[in-house]
Amino acid sequence: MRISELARQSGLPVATIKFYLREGLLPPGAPVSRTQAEYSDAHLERLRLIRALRDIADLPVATVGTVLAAVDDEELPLLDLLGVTQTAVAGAKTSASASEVGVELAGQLLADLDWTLTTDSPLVESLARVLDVLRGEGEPVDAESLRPWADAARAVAEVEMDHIPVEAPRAEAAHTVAVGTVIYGELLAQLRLAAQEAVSLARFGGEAEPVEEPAPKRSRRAHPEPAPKRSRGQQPESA
Amino acid sequence: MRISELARQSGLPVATIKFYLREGLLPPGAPVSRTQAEYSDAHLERLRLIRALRDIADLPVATVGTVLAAVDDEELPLLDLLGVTQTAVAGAKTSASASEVGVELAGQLLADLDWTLTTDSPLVESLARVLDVLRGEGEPVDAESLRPWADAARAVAEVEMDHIPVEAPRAEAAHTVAVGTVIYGELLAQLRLAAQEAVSLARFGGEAEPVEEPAPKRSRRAHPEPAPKRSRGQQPESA
DNA sequence: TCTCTTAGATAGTGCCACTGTTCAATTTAG
DNA sequence: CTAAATTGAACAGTGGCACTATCTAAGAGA
Repeated sequence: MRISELARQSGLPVATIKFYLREGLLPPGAPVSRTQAEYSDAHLERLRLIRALRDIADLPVATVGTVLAAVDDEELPLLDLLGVTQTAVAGAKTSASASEVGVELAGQLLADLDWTLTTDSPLVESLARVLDVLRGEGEPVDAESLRPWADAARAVAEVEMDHIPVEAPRAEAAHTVAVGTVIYGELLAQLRLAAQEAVSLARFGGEAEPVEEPAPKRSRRAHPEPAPKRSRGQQPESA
Repeated sequence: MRISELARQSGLPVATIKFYLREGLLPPGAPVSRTQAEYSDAHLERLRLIRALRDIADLPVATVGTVLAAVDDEELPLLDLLGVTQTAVAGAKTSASASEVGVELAGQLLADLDWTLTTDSPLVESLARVLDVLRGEGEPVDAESLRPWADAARAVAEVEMDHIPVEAPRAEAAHTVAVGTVIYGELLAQLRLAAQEAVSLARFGGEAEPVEEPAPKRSRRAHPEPAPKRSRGQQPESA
């Protein structure tokens, strides 16, 4: 197919596809003439992968390039690909850096959990940043307190690792690893929010105003606004 | 304290604090004279909250404003605050919208899980988007397949709901709800990545090259690069 | 032949979160 | 009392990023 067809099927503007080509995210099509190239279903696949990494994981275009390069590198063990992807995802919103104490605590936490990771893993830094914020809020950051989250994380991680088609052709397995790291993370995040709502509703809102109530005037629980674009001037005075 | 002191203690530039004041994220200080205002520790707290929402959840400034307004609204039940915060977090990277089939499947999933949420919850849409991507990848999206993630999500949600200091002054509880929704989500995400690494290492890398090996030439497992800023021109040729 | 599409190169746009600049009114150190 | 520094307010400017638009020459297709 030609580029316009590729654009149609992928739902992306031609200009955007050209942009990805320029940035090296999408391999060039097979040139048919000097002004024409043939694109395949593989390109369509690739575009879906790019959009997943951009839309869901919100990775910068440059970082998507890094992940894709790892996916394409036939030499690279899947384990390393996982590492690259994790690094990309974890460091996506890297701006501030973690404190030394935070790094210390992160190491301690991982040790207490008996989670061995490679010594230079950037994940420690990301985790440390989170612990820094938690400490700032006065929340405990020891293994015992955080056990529920650790257990949940571990449980899904086990399932996800089982889920990798290690016997399949590398290209397919690589695709799964890259997408899976991102998309199942988002799934977990969304399910967590949904569960919060379900739990809180069952616990606090369920008795007073169930769904079958006729007129629960005081709209207890009813997402006030879908986060409008601007809404200045509503602050209190504070002390 | 005056603004420069507030800047010093918070670690933020004065210009940024002024920006937040303008945007209504930070309440004005108590004016001492026409060119001077007094800021309190509450302002410091508020700045930390703002940074948590910006840095960790990556919420747009306008959305942070929405959440803060909800936090400050003494009338608003905590349950609604939770909803506002969830909406903000879930819809942060909203761009594409979910398919109808996706929404359908999301509803089915929640029903199968016995998770009752408010009918108009925007979470359904967010969840549907994730399911759309999963389906696009050929992954199953039924309750049975996704049970592990749902169980994990539910488990942490229960703990988190228990964690809200419902008896404490509303201001404090509100703060906890807003921050907690965001920060424990990030914690879970990071722990998941760490667990993935730990599991994969134990499973595939552990036997061959343990840490005590002297010279494991082929640097199996060693985060290739920390995602450099640019790296064009490494694509394959594909078909 | 005449019109349409394409590849490739370059420049421009729009959004967003700051950041810097200017000004007048103090405050403060000496 | 005076000079230097600080502040709040208004507003323009900046930088990063992901596209998006324009232009040109070269085929493709009817």
